[in-house]
Amino acid sequence: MNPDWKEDQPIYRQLRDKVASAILEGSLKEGEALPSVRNVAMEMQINPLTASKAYQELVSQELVEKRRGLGMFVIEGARAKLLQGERKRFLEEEWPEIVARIQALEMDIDDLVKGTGGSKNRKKS
Amino acid sequence: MNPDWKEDQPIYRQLRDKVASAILEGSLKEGEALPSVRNVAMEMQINPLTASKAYQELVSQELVEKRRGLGMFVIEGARAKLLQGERKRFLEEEWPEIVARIQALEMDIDDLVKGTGGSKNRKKS
Amino acid sequence: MNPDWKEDQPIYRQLRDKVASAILEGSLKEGEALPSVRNVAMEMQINPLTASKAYQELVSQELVEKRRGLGMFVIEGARAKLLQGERKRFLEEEWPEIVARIQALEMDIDDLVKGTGGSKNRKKS
Amino acid sequence: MNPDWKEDQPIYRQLRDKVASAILEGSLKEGEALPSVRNVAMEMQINPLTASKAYQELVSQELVEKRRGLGMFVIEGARAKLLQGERKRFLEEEWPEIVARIQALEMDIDDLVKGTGGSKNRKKS
DNA sequence: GTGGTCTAGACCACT
DNA sequence: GTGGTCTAGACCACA
Repeated sequence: MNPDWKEDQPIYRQLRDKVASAILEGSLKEGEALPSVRNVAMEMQINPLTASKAYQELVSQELVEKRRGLGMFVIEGARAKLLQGERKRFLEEEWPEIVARIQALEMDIDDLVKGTGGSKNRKKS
Repeated sequence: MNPDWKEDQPIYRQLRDKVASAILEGSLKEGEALPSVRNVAMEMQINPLTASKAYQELVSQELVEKRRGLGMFVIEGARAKLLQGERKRFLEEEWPEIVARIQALEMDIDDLVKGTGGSKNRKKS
Repeated sequence: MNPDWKEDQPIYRQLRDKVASAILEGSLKEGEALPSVRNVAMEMQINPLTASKAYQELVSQELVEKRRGLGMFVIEGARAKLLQGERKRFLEEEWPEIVARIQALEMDIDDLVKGTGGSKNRKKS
Repeated sequence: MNPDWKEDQPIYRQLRDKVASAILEGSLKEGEALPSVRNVAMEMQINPLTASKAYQELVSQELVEKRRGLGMFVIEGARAKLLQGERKRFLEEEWPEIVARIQALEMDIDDLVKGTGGSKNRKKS
């Protein structure tokens, strides 16, 4: 549990995204407690303050709530919220850029998708 | 011309990419002069030093050359070079991440591609 | 009975103030027993220790007394005591701040009072 | 410039409110630069990080914007935004509590207002 | 010059 | 036990 942090992103943001991914995947379920700031800091070999900053962001995104003296908990409905918000962002901001980029590089989307593993996200069929 | 700069990238890099895109698209042709540092800085509402830094990066990428007393010019062969390098990077680094992201969001690549528009951007057809 | 606790005040203090208000309003009469720590903790969805701390504060304010084996009771004269102390604090500390705030927001006190409702809450009239 | 900080509020929040008040009063005008993090930290005798935290909150409230490498600036329209938001909060949250408190203390609002200095916020007339 | 990030360590209030 | 706040000091990227 010492995820070599990337250089181009602050650690607290990477940790935040890690937690968000865990919620999305379901490995962190709604209502469940996040690992304590101190614990996660120990595991990840970072300063508690840095870990705390990651958690704060999750609170302000309303994915996580603080229960005083008890810890941080995944909010009910967090997963749906994440899914919805990220999809929106992807469709409106990221996807158009991706398409533009593919066109600029004069590549063919269909070829890319075929090469990826076929339709409906299955790896093999 | 005040392209709201993104927060997660330094301005000079965004400007550099903007110029590279222009070369790729063909709106900046090989042999052609780049707008002067001063002009671009004015238009983009940025510090001339920032614009200069972007141009320097293009020089060190060997996409642009400085002709003393005349300005900066797109190198012959810049477009092909860009196309080759960027395609590689896209296929090896960006595309896999995009696919992973789409799967995490439980979306269907085929649907995305279909929704993107009937004009299939194939190089040849 | 899950009164969304405010973030800027510890729960035990909010509970203490809640009880004090009840005494002031008369819904908790002098000589009457407070609900047991355990009960109030259940109702309010808080830790019994937190409820206990609130009650302890009321004891040290001499608004409530503990009768061993029986529970906590509102002291005779508690209401008058509260009324006197709180009025003083309100006039000296709170009211000036309120007036300053209204002025800072460029609002008119008279309008506020008028809008508050026709039922003028005078003691005598 | 060593404002004895209150005990019951974190310093960074008090500093944030101080700046917000300055915007409201007009002593910090829209478009103007805030004093740098380092400067304000020196003046206020606090840690730069604490000052930074205060500024961050102002950014997330969209009262202040960061211009990279230049500093923090009051957003155009910040004052109106503050005025509107704070008025709303006051009317919906604070005022009802104040009225309830006055009634609980069996005092008369009109008397309070009269004692304060008359109508329309004038101190003397 | 600007703000941002991170660390190590202390202290506190709340539950 | 939990998270929050603050400090002192270092280093970095950006303009």
